[in-house]
Amino acid sequence: MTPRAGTPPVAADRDVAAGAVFAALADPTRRQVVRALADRPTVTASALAGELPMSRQAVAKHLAVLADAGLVAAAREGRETRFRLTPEPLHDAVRWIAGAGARWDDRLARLERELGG
Amino acid sequence: MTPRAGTPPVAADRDVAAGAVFAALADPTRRQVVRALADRPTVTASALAGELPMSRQAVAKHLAVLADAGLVAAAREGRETRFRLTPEPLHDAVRWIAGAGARWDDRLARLERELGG
DNA sequence: GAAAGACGCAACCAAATGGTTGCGCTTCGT
DNA sequence: ACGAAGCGCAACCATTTGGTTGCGTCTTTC
Repeated sequence: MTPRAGTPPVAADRDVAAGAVFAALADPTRRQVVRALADRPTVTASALAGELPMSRQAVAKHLAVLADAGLVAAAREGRETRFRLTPEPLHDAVRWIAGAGARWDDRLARLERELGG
Repeated sequence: MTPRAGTPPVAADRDVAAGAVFAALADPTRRQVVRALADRPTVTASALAGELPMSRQAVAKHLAVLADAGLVAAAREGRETRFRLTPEPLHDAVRWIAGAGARWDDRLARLERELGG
């Protein structure tokens, strides 16, 4: 997947990770997908396309973007691939936000302290 | 600025607010601008353009996007306009993230509890 | 009062983005 | 064995986006 596997994460890494998360969540459809994925444990592209006003391929593209951001993992099962939420990268995003606003907002500063550097 | 001023914020409102924040922070240059703005109290577009490898107008566009997301406020002072960070919308973004990942991640669930619905 | 500094607006351009359709391959059910 | 379900890949299209340049306006300064 992503290069530099196993290498300790430095500031720049977390910025790009957070950036990928922000970019992934910038699209309303993608947020809807994440929301849908927050209810059921897994979902297929076709099932989602049934609920959303767009084609299966469009949904698949969105899921690919989410997967690239590390927010979603795909697992092939027979003839269908089930996607599940993998929310770890969300921490990078929250960290970034807390770090950015810490000097300007008490609550974010507290959040940053709790999350650690 | 944004319509519906004074009306109590509902779920959809916070989603669009969070969406604007995500979109604003999706661009690396914009994150750099926010970072720069996290150090000094205020900054001008020209000053930022001096440090970044791009024109003043490009920086001005980025600042406009950040302002639309409510992350930055502009104040004209004489012949220059100073921009300052207004981090309130960051809370909407954190809230959204916490709400999305709460069922999947204990730390995010705790965060959601602390932030309140 | 005129030059210089900082800004805003508009036009323009290349690349990325969100969507479509069409097609071919694997897998399941009968 | 064969049709249908489900998926992936690729081509294509319109719109958005991140950047540029050029120009006009308003302040400040000399």
